[in-house]
Amino acid sequence: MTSANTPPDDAPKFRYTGALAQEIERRWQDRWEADGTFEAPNPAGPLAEPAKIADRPKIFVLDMFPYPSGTGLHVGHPLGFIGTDIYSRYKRMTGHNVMYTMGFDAFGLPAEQYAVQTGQHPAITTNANIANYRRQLRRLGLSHDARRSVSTTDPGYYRWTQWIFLQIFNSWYDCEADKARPIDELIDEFASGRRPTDDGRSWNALSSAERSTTVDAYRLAYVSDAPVNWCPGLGTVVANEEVTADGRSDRGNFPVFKRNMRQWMMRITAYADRLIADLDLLDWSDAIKAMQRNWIGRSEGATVHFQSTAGPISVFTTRPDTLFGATFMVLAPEHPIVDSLTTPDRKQVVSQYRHQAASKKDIDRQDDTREKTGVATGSYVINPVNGESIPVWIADYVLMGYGTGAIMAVPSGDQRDFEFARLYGLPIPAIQRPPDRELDTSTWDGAYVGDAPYVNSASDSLDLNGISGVAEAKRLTNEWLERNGRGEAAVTYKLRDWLFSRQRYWGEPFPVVYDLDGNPHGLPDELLPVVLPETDSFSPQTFDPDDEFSNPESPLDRLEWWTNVELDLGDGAQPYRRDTNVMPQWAGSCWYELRYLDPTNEQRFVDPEVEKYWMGPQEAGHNGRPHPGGVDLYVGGVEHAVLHLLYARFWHKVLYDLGHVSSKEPYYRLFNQGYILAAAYKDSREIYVEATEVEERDGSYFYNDQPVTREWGKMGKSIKNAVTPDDICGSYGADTLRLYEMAMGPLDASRPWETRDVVGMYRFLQRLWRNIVDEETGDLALLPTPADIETKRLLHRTISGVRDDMDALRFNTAIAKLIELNNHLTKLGGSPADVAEPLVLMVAPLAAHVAEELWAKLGHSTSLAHEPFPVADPGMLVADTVEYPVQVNGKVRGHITVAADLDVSAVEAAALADPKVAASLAGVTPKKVIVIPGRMVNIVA
RNA sequence: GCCCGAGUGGCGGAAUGGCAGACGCGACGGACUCAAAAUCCGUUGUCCGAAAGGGCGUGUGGGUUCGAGUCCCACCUCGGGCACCA
Repeated sequence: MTSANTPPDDAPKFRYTGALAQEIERRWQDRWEADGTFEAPNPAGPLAEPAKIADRPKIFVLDMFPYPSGTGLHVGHPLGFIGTDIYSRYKRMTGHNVMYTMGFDAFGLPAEQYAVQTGQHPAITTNANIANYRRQLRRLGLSHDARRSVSTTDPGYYRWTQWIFLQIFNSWYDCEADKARPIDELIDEFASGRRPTDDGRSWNALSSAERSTTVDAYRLAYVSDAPVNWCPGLGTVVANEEVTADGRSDRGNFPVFKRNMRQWMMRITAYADRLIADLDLLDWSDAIKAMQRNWIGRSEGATVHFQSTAGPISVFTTRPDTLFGATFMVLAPEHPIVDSLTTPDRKQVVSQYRHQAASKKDIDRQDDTREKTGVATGSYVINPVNGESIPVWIADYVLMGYGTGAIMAVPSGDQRDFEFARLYGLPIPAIQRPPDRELDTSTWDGAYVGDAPYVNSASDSLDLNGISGVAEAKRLTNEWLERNGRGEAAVTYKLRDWLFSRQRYWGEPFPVVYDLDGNPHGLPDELLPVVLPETDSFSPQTFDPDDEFSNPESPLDRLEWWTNVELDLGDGAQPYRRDTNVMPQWAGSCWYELRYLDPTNEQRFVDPEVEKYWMGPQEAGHNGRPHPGGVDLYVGGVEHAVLHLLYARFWHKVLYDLGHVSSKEPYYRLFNQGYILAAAYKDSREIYVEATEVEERDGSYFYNDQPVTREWGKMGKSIKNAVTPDDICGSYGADTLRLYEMAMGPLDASRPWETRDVVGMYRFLQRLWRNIVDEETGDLALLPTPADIETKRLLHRTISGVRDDMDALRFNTAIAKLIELNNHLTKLGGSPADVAEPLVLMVAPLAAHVAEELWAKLGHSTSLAHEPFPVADPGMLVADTVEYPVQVNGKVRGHITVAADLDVSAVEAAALADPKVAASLAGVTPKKVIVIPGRMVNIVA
């Protein structure tokens, strides 16, 4: 196949072709590496160069690091990387000390699955994949400080992942101080009697097993026997965040079942309020903030206690003010009190309903008819506010996993309760008088939610009637509940604690052993890292995806030589059994930005001085708002909105509470780049065909002359539409690829890849080259005369605009401005010397290799990576004369060119005097003339 | 249903409330070539017109304004997220 840009045999020898571009690129990549051009100095430690730091503001630019997959990069992957590279290069040229590197998030399922298929150890394939990624990223010319690169799978890295786990394990959440504290301080509180034990006995009276049980209940990382998401198809448990809306695994799309199992949990719920509140500190999009708030799902309301024959039943409600309208109670079918509540005559129907609810699988749950179902238990509870006896039902629209698994049903004020009441003929008393509605609810077609005066809402001791504000009514009801011991204000969250263990092989082992009684013990620092044991059997036990009652079996369980150890943890050598779970893939990505700062430190996960320099609070952020510290710019895909970004914030906050880091948040400014989409084609059998071999004819698409259908999707091997950066670099060079990806559109928008469009940026670079270099000789060839005033003005306008665009990450419009300037030079027949230098410097962040080459041709012997970025001369941004468009009634009818400093009345006179304007006025006397100085004139006739 | 975001030429996209369509692709015409490719030059929103020029144009309908792609209200469509969450 002939490449689209194949030059003729007799082409000029030094034309900027794909071949020449690649030669230039290789040469400069080697030189940057040899010179350590992009190495960023630290204030302390092995990478310290204090002299280089003085007077240079720091900036930390971070990409979400990739999982190094076996198929390598396609052109969609580096979109964000190119953006951060351009920004980093620009910031270096504006005098910043830039932290910019790349690591690899290399634990996880695909490497393990590949290992199972091929018998190769995942470490081998992972290292090969990382090497391939490094090669591909280097070829793009990314200006990483290679010394700082890390892989989460390196024992020197995960030693500290394990250390942080132990910090969390050895902490508890002090609700009064609202922060995590070391577990030893909790033990002190128990020992000194300041904090009572659960059953009130003194600390000394407890056995050591009782003590550890007491303390373990407070730990931020704890073993729990609670409902978890068991995924037989993966052979492991997964976190709530990894379960999709239809009850399947995020990875593999296997069914997931709720089962009680003993697993590691992290008490992220303790941080729920701070994870919400501190979003206000962050420069993130409202969309991502909304997703996090939504996921945490904070609801304010009240817990209300109802009396039943089987004891008190608590419900959570966000509308305590509607308590007078509660005419029945609904329990989740799984609610433990159901058995003792059910009356003998209802036993059969209740048990039948519960069985039916339990067997409901995701397919039934997806059923969109969603008709309410439920059965009565036969029992009644007392509504505390008015003493009325109301029936208790069970229904699957009430979920055991939220609130208390029980609700008070207020049919007039809640649509679900309304539907349920209508279906089963339960009373629907109005408790508010909505505008435009009858008080008789039989005329309603749905519940009423809003501010309206309360009616039928009074007892001897609480009267809401006549109040029209929900907030006020809530407040009064909450007060009444608390005064009478019938309830209290309460907050619930959708967020659950984080299920943290996985029954897989390719992950971080837990630095934990169990004693003979089964109590967990964190290992001391000197026993870290707990290295993932070698084996040739890393296959986890997986099961029939629908086999709900299978049991997890970790690969590490099989390694008896590894699991059984004898250790002295303080009271003599004892036998212990190692924890055989591994951590989830999210663990390594919860703190990697910190390790970049000090990658080789063996004493600490990061040196405090180094951490403070790069991550500490700043005087002002990029937009002038306060900067609470953290990464200055974090670029990545939106798919991590509630997984990585929530977990990493949580870990960072624990580290902050314990004094290990100086910023409250890890990522100050977040920018979500879009995706590159690509056309994929399916034949008549619905099988994907190779996209590169599809031909377009008159808007239809053909593969081997057979018609195929087109769709747009994320690029990928599975839908046969991947284009690799290696292909594009091979045809045009990396600089063209970088420009094309940035010129396609704004960085945060998704856009379709069109290989045929790439040539536009290639032509731009070719023209740029030709304006400065003689294509025949390769020598510098500038115009002999300095730039005229028009060219100078354009240059300075371009400088000013490009700076603004670079600061705002608008690389697409920066490129457009540079092309405009270059097109102007083309018309001049080449570049004057005083334009070539600033132009090359402006191109440098975007197309770094060709800019370096041109810079060298312009006579410079050093890299331009740290050259000052051009600064616009303000005097060149204003012209002597200005052209005004003249509108008549809002339509442009003519143009006038006048002196820039002409006063308003003179501009008005000039406009009215313009022949075209006069013609379109046709003798009508203007009612009003608006002159916007320097902008335009509008004549109202 | 709720919460975000977006609708602009044939395509990707540009426009501090101030000349809509920058820049790129494609298309068309031309140069070079035996020819093609590559490269270069020119034209390119749409309709009427030979041209000059004019009409119409940023999803739809209203509004604010001297002036609206941009602000406000209502609606339509598409994309993303959440969803019997009490």
